[in-house]
Amino acid sequence: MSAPARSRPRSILLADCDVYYVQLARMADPEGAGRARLLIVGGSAESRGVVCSATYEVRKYGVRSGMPISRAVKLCPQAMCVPVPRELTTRKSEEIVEVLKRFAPDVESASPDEAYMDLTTTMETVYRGRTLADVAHMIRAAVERETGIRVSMGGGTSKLVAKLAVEPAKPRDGSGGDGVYVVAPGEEEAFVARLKLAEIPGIGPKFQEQLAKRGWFDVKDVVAVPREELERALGERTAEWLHDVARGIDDSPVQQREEPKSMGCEETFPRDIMSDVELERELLQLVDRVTSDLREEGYAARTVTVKLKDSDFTLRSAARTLDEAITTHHAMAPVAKELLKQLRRKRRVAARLIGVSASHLVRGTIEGQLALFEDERAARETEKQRELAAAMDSVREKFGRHSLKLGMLPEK
DNA sequence: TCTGGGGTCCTAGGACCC
DNA sequence: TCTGGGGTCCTAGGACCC
Repeated sequence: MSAPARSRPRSILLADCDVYYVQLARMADPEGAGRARLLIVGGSAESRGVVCSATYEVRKYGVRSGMPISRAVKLCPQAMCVPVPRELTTRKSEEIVEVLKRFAPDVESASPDEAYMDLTTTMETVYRGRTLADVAHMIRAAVERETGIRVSMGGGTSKLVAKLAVEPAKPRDGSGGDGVYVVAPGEEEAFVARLKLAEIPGIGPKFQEQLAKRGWFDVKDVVAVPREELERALGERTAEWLHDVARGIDDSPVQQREEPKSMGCEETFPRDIMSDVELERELLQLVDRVTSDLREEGYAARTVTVKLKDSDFTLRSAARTLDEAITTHHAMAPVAKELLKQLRRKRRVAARLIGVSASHLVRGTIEGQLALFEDERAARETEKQRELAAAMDSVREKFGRHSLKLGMLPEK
């Protein structure tokens, strides 16, 4: 089905930043976070947030990323807690990708702290005669020298193997990693066979549970299962995928992410909110942020989604797709308000989180659309509103994001 | 111990069109 | 008169990743 003509093995690297947010927090505040051996990044000790990253010293106390901060500080009360430096995150990630692009034509930024590179052709031309590990060391040194960020490099013939190779690459005390680990062509299956299923990307908690019910915990358990049995247990698609990854097979290409699919903002309140008025106020601030992000990145959106997380953690969402893509607060606000009302009509309990997201993104704004229905016309952006929004953007650019607040502006 | 915020991708059902 | 299937778009929910 898959597997086109057997082609030459690829040379893939994954550059993965070591405790990225710890490195960033230290960079942002060298005197404070920079000096704290015991450091937790994610939010203040009182916040309702979770640990985004923590130093290895803090991890010795049992602190893990994803853990509520409130719990983490109980495990390690001496630790310093700082928020994620968001702006620095984006800036540094872009800097890193720029360095990587000098070494490989194809760079795929998979997350702020990870990027894949396909060096297949480069290894046969520019780096002819050198090993992939050797080249990885060179790239790693360049990234640290030019951005100040330490990365580890996993390498292999696929993204899957490169990703799995990053773990042993990490230079942690006692692990023996020197920052680079490359799985040689032909060694993929043996390398993957040592792992637990939970270590495979894509096998999360729910899937693990499903597999454990059949007594499958390790990769080798699945390798031993006949394909037909996998299909009966998991369905065709999932079975094929699992069959392949358990043997270290992954054909997915390294692809530059061209365009984002959605842009959104969400907020967990310090305390749950019951009041519709308050919820709407929070909603409109998020709409303001999302629309200004859209304009900043040069996108317009056709679909607006509002989501609520109720106090009992039930997550609900409502969406509406418009005929015309929009970019302004003026156009998005009435749609978002209506969606919120819809959600509140269905279930009126205190809310813990509210979120707004824009999807169905198109580049720029669409001018001169076809005739619209009356109610669509009301939501339609006028040129004047776009100008106003652009004016707001430039004020914010000069004086900062919070220099203009909603309510300071006329609606029309 | 009380569970973030930014995303991507997948599924399933219904509407609608041909 | 009744039966049908495929394709696309939309919505809601959920798993997963870092």
